[in-house]
Amino acid sequence: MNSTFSALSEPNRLHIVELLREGPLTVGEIANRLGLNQPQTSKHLRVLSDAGLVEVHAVTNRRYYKLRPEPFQEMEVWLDSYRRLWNERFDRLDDYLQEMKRKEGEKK
Amino acid sequence: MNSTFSALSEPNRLHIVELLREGPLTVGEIANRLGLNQPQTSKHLRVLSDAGLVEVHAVTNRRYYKLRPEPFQEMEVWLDSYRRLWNERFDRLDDYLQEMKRKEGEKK
DNA sequence: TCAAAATATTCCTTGACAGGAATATTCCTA
DNA sequence: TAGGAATATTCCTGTCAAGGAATATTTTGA
Repeated sequence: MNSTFSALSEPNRLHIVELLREGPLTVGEIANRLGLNQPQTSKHLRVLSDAGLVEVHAVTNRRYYKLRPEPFQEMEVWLDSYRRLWNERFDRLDDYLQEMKRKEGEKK
Repeated sequence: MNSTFSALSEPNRLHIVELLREGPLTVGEIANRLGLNQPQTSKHLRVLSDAGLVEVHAVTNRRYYKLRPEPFQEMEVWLDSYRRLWNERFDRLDDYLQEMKRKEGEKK
């Protein structure tokens, strides 16, 4: 959780993550789209990778980076504990959703 | 969004935020519970306050800090755009939840 | 009014981290 | 197989932020 926030606290890394919502991208593509230099892009991707936010899939010369769902799921769970701070009205519905998710998890 | 992640990237600040889930607390109480010195606690609270994560309510000598819901709501919205990364099964239910939230927002 | 409690702020030092530039590495292709 | 993409790594430097210690500020209560 902490490593997730650390990784996302850097503006360019946050941009990378938001860009990767569209789907897997190459280092060069990321660098181009965001106006970053290649080395810094690789370095940021390294940090994101260490934090488990992205994973690589190498095809020939290129390396495709894409988002890993786990950290986002963790954030979701983490956020759940703050939900009662606001909007009490949806607690029951949220509970239902959480229950569904829990059952889903058990099946695996 | 960025300022939220920055504020939460510091371990002690994350602890403070998690502690404040229980409810408003005094600087001294926070410092005690987390084993922090008072000055650093005040400094961390300052950062959290600048990021809009907490707000103060002064009563006589004490200052009670408590969480503000807005940043967490923003994170929720932000996370929504990543939800299709996993668990497609819940998209429809999530959509329903989002629709409810949207309608709720309109009423104000 | 004065001492003490609660909190905030300042100054200093140190460590971490991001960017730039250069270089290494890997793998393809002509 | 040599050259060139595409990517990763290293080294260096400057900046910034966190902790420690001391001090300032505010407010209470005797």
